[in-house]
Amino acid sequence: MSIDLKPLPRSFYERYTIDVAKDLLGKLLVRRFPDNSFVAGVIVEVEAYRGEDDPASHAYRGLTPRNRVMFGKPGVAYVYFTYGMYHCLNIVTEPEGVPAAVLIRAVEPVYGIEKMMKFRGKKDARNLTNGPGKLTMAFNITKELNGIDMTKDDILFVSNYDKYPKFEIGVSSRIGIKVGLDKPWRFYIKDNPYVSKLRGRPMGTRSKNKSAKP
DNA sequence: CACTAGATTTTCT
DNA sequence: GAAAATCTAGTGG
Repeated sequence: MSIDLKPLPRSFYERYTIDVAKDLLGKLLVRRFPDNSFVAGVIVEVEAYRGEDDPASHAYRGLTPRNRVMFGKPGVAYVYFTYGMYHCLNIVTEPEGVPAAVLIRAVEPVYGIEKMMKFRGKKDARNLTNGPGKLTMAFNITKELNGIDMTKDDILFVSNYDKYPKFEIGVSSRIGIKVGLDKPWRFYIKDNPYVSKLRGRPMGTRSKNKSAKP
């Protein structure tokens, strides 16, 4: 199986972050390794983070050594380390100088599932890439990839993927933050089983009705 | 099924 | 020194 996939161009990322986030759903995230093998998955859940107007963003309080790539060129990977043991993958958006990025929260495994299982140390396909820390493990994405250019096809990139069926986009507030909860900037493919959590969903999705005793 | 606690270390105040 | 764009195992219903 050969890769005839082409990275999305920089112009795709050089736009309003919310639009980029939504447009990334249904695209294919591809990770290539030095031995020419690769893994890939369909992006099914993302979150948008911006700058001054977004208190939940790493860039809210200005430039620091950690967040500097958010201020740089669009289409570049922003990978950070958190909670003492996990990495998260973002793609920088908006023109250079404007801090913003899209967090990839979950993908649906498509190619190289065996390899993902190896990196994750788990066998359940459903539990391989359904979270930001999990998918970086499955794709072997670490801080070393921070700052790499995702408009090139050699290490990490996103391409169009026409095989995914038509879908509806779900919206909610973002997960795992304490401020900026007023912004509905989490987007996911509705009814896709690889979306990370069932918390942080739009209201009215309660499935249980406990206290129904007379 | 739902919820809680514990892990573990970088980063910025 | 505290918090962090998280995950897992464990408990209780």
